Amino acid sequence: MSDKRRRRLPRNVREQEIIDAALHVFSKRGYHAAVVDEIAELAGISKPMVYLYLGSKEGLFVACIRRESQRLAATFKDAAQAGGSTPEQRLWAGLTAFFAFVAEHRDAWLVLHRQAPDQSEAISAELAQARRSIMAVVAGLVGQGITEGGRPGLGEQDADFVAHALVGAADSLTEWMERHPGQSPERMTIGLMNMMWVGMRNVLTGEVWTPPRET
Amino acid sequence: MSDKRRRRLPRNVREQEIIDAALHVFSKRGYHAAVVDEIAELAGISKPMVYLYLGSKEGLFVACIRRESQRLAATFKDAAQAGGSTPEQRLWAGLTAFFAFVAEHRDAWLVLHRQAPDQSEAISAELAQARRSIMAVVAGLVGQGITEGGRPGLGEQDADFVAHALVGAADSLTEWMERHPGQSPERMTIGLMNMMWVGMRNVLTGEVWTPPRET
Amino acid sequence: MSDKRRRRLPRNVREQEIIDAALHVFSKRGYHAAVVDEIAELAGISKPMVYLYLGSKEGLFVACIRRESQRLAATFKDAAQAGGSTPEQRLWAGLTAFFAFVAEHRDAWLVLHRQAPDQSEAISAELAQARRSIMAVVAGLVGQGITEGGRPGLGEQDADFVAHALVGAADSLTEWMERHPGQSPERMTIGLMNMMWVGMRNVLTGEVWTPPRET
Amino acid sequence: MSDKRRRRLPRNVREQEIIDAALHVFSKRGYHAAVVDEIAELAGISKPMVYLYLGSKEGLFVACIRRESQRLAATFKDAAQAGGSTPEQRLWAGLTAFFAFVAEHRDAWLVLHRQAPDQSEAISAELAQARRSIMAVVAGLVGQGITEGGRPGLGEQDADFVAHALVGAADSLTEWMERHPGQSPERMTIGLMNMMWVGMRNVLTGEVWTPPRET
DNA sequence: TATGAATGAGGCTTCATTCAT
DNA sequence: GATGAATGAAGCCTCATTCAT
Repeated sequence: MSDKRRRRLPRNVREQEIIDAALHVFSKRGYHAAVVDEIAELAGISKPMVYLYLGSKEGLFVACIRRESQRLAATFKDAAQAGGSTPEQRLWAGLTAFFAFVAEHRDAWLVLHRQAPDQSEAISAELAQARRSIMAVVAGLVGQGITEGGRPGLGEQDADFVAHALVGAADSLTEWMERHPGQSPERMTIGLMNMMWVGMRNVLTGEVWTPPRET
Repeated sequence: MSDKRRRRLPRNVREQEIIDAALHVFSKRGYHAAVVDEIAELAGISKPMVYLYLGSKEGLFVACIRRESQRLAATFKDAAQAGGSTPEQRLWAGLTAFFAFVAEHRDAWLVLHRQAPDQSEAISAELAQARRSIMAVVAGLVGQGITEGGRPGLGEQDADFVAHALVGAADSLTEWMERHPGQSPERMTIGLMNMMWVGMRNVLTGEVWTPPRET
Repeated sequence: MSDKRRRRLPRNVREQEIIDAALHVFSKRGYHAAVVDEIAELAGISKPMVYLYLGSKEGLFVACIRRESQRLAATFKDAAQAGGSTPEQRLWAGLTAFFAFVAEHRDAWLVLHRQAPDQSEAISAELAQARRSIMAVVAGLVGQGITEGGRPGLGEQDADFVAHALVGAADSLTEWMERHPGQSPERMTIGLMNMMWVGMRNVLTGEVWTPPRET
Repeated sequence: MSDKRRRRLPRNVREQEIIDAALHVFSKRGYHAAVVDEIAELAGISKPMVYLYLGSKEGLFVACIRRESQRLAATFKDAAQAGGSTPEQRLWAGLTAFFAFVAEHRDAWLVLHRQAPDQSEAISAELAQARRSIMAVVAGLVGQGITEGGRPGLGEQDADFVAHALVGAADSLTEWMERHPGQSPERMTIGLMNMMWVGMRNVLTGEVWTPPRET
């Protein structure tokens, strides 16, 4: 319908276009409610082509997850590495990139993070893997900071705990961001860091919060 | 599960049982993948009863959301109120209750928080309403703390920001909790408070984090 | 819901009330689309009572047909008999009664005349019987007129032919009547008689119409 | 029925075949009692094709009505136009064609004329429209005759009245025809014209029938 | 390479009918 | 005499997937 005249595209390009379409539809409807017809139409080709290229609806979904989780992890990692030399700088840069990514690629984030748990075995596995890999990148960065801080007692488990809190907060804040347009990723990051970095730092120095006594 | 020869229950009771079953199935499969047959079977009755009492699959879902979101909000609120007189005590008690609830009623939490966005109009509306009401309860508590702290400049928007971060972190941490059994809600809360309360407090006193300069 | 306080009615009365309700619903929705629940509710009793009294949905329908077809035939017959001594007078009176009946008891007429043909064996039979009996009454009257007119050659077949034309025209005119309110049964009859009585009379006297030659 | 190994027909053809089948089943069972499975089977294809091409059961029915009402109106109109130059000739030709059509396409006639009134909004509208358009064609012809006859006082309303009577009589006579096989459309028309044309003519010349005085 | 035509399987919903009280 | 609770059976519709060209 659109003016996509059907040029003969090389397989690779065509495949990416299909995944683009699939990502859009999956994010809009969720895995089950998504309909392959719509994906094919959006990609500007016929359904059999979709099956020829990606094999099945499940295949489509897995391809989306795989591509986007890699993209997100890479974005985060690259930004962190380029961000500076101290853990603080790196975390700042990484989180900013994270917010920017989520804001810009809402589709990808929804597909990665808001799918009903069940679905097929293959999908569950792929999703778990994707989430784990993202969490690992974040936890890695956090871990550096903690370790470097000098409290070697803190281990992987703590880093993972912190990473979960960070990612969860960031995720939830994207919803807040949606209702407060005009917030830049930088400002979001500042807000988040305000809340969490200090806590993280204090954890390092042993300044630990304890439950208040009831009067 | 046990005495499946139940018969002729009064409408009210049956209805709650059906919602119990629906909650379980919806949380396990997600809205679309859930199948009404399974819900009926789990509730120990035939499908027509489900439709007689709840009207439709959508009606089932809405009933679940409504009941559980009220339950969660009430749990949080009650615990907070009974938790003490200072904001810190209340937040502590509320969050602990939150973790306990989510740990115990995994089903409810999944249904409230992990559904694909689209679905029907009615469902979207109900979900949005539910989430807003939970967030409001948390934000209310946070707001008290912040206001009381003396920086009256901080307004609703900040409280909402913090609430999002808190709830998001808590949500994400429940996943962590699942992979680290044996963690009590209290320990989870301590961990989370370690990370966030200090930050919140610092925010109050004006000790604001700023992005590090790149070297 | 209405203020029908559930007095204990004698079986007969109750039965008639149920048939009233059934007639209403069947005429509004047609046999298949009609729902027993609605009939029960309209009758102000519970569904099992309906089954106790009339046995089945089919039984309900048959009862309606039987009662109303007898009522219509009787109305027509009585009016004709009381209408005068000549066939013309009688036909006039009968048709007027017919139009009055159809106008007043739209429900009955729809149920008798506008049902899809198939349905169950019992219903088909009952409907056929009902229609035949009505047609017979009309044909009887017509036959008298014709016979009396002196052309003994005209037999049952012709009377039946005329009766069909009459009843069909009358039926169709009830639709016209609906779109032109304010028409009395008398005026309808005059209009119809204008068109058909003359023709009938001419038939008697042998003045027969023949197809025009194409020029 | 015969060569059931048909495959891969172009959409247009298949669509007509499906409508053929639908017409048959709808006429046999009525709208509600008709079952889409049966239609599909009769059309020699699977149910999804039916839905792909016609959209819904309602869509099927509407398609039937639309096609057949146009066909009937066209048949009548064409025959009338080709029938001669005088209104009488035209009416004769039109009615003969009408009887022939109804005799030959019993299905179509039943679907057009014998459906329970309620049904869905779309169906009611379509049916009303169809019936009105047929009646309009007949009324047009009748109107010509009347007007030409010289009594200009007779207007649309009278033509419509006459048209209703004519169509109703004709409809009813098709039932008679069914029970008296071997009657040609011409003979049916002669019989009907015998009864009604004279009346119509008399109406023109002002010879009006009046109710007999009761003695 | 590309697609119009086709379907098996399965899910939501409704209804006539019957128990058990 | 009366009814609230319950269900087997069936119908509409959709969708992932595959042929045949």
